[in-house]
Amino acid sequence: MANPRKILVTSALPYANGPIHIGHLVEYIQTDIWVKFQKLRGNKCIYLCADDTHGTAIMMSAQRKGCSEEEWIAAVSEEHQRDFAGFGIEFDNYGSTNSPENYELCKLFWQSFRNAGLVRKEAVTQLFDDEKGIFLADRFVRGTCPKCAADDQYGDSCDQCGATYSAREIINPVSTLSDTTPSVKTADHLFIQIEKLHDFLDQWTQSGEHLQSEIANYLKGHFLNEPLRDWDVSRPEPYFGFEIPDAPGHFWFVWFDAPIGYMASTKQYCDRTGEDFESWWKDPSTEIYHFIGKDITYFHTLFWPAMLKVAEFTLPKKIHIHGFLTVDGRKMSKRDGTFVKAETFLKHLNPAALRYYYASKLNNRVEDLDLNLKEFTTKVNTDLVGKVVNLASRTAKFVQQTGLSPEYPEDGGLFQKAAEAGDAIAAAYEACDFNRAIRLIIELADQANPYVESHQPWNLRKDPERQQELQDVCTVALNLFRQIAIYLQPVLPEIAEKTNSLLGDPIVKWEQAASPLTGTPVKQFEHMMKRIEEKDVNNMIEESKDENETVEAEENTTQSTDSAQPLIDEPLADEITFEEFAKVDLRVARVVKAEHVEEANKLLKLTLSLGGDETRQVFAGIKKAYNPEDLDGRLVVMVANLAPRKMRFGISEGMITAAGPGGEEVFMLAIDEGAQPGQRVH
RNA sequence: GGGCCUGUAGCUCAGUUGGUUAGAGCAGGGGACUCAUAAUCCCUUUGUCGGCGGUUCGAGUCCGUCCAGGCCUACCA
Repeated sequence: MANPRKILVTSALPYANGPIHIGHLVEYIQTDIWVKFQKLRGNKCIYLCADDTHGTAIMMSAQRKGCSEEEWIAAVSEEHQRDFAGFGIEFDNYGSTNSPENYELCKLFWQSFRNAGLVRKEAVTQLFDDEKGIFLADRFVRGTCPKCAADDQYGDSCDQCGATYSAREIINPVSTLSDTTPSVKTADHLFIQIEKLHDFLDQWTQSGEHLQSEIANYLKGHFLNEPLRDWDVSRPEPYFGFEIPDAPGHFWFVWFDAPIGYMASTKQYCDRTGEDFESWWKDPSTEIYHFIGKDITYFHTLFWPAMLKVAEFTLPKKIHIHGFLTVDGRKMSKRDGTFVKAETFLKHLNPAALRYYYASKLNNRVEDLDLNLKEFTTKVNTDLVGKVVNLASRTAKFVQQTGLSPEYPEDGGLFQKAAEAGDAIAAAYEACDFNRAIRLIIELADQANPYVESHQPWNLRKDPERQQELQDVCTVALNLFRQIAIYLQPVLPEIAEKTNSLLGDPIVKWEQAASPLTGTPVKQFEHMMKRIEEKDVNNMIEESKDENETVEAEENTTQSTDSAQPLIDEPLADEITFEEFAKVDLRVARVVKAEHVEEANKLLKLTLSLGGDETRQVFAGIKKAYNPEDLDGRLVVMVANLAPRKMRFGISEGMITAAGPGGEEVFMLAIDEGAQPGQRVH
């Protein structure tokens, strides 16, 4: 390789608040494969990561556990690193955002912002948990939506009506940390006036070089089409994080110091290896790549480039964004047992299988990746065990005595063809189109197996006259196998390692796939990979279900068999008097007409009869849970004296009563046989 | 409503800058082999390439439009 590139790669920093699961692993496996590929190509490439350790959630976890934050994050970090190592993910440095290196770099960034005159102070009024003594981020507040009166909504937005608001507007707010009613308090916050970098961000995000096109379009349409709001980067004490040196009592918000953690981890790497930090972050010829998930897009595509720009560091060459993991077409779910922890996976299955499966599915787009468990099993067994490893296992023992032929035999151009495929495979890896790379590689195995088949080494073996031929056939097969092992090394380093043990020639360079191995001994063949058994997959899912039940049981303080979750999600409301209750006029009503509303996602239009000629038109958010035809004639319980409300599709004259979180899980109140429309519910 | 993406065989997908009769893997059916982890190899069925319209000598590929699905965003109890 003429000019090795210098490449710095990161994955998002996992939050130090929970275990690594198979959803996280999409990103770390994707990044690790890309890094291993770059290293195999002979580039100077380092892979950095760290635990993201600051913020309120960490404080709460430590408190619940009864230990200090430092103890908590140390334990989590150890677990994270153990899990990553279990999947063959190799970092050149794994740090922590709670490190002295990170603090120093934060100060440096901060000073740059100060010098550039971008910091502004403003008083912010927030809810405050008196019992815990802390300000409450929106998601730690629940209460009644000020727009639609839905109960038990988060402090920033309503699940039911989608309205967004500040936690201060929410009705009957409750702190989820202490279940107490928060008070209102004002504190100064520090903001970065990111709008002053608008032109730069326009140009950087839209250049077509750094972001996938769909991401560039998204930013253009949602953020860059209007002035950027100032970014609130401080939190008043108490807050687990770094105190801002020139603003005592104020701490940097976790999202300020988290990406800087990439650099702090680099710093640790450099201190350990004696390399020059600036050659990684200040040298424009160094390529910086960030791999992240779509959930943290704007922190990395707006704030982070802005920070680097102001502090005069090298901007990322590419921010590579991937989608989420689904299992069997659905979101990972604790109840279904598809929320599989890395640790649990390793108890039942080979990590190489997951690396291979993810690789075979990953492409360059911001698409969700589906782990189909049936396909997972057949793909790994058919491709890897049946086709790839089989090449070695069916031929190696015939040349155990003789080793490989001294000269590479005639093979009909198979080796040459596979060597030439190297460029296309490399291009696919480089572009993060691993799906394509795998397809190209498996094609090679599909060509190699018929070769063995047609040359029948098992028959040659019986004929003393044809021993040379036998050696030649196996030499070809093992070389074709080795090419595949080299191409797959970024995905399956263990297979490459075992190939090395078998053939005695370590795989260290991509170019090795271009020249055959000859005249070397062949060791006894040992299994390289076990088939996946369906029962192992099932056991893993079952154990994940059990884990979840255990967790629920721990959280469940009552003896009842019903989950305590609903009450946790929505604590009991304040006591009211009978008179207050009596204000709500609940009536039995009959659905006389139920119809779809064009263009409404959640609403059905109901005409309710209260008996006689009294009818009410009500829009109810139950479209996803009920078919209109199933409702006709049914008795429901409605709030009959609710003030009419104008909605986009007409006036709603009341509400029907139902329980459940919304969406498909809405359960209407039914009333026993005999009730008459118009009767009041007491 | 707005933005983005997707729609090709039962399933997962490939189809390069438009160019002959549209492909692969898996699954299904038939056969062969027995070296190999019940692995492998050969043969084989299936497609209005989401619909319609257009550009072109020629469209799975380009343009328009509609339909369906997904993600995001907004509105809506």
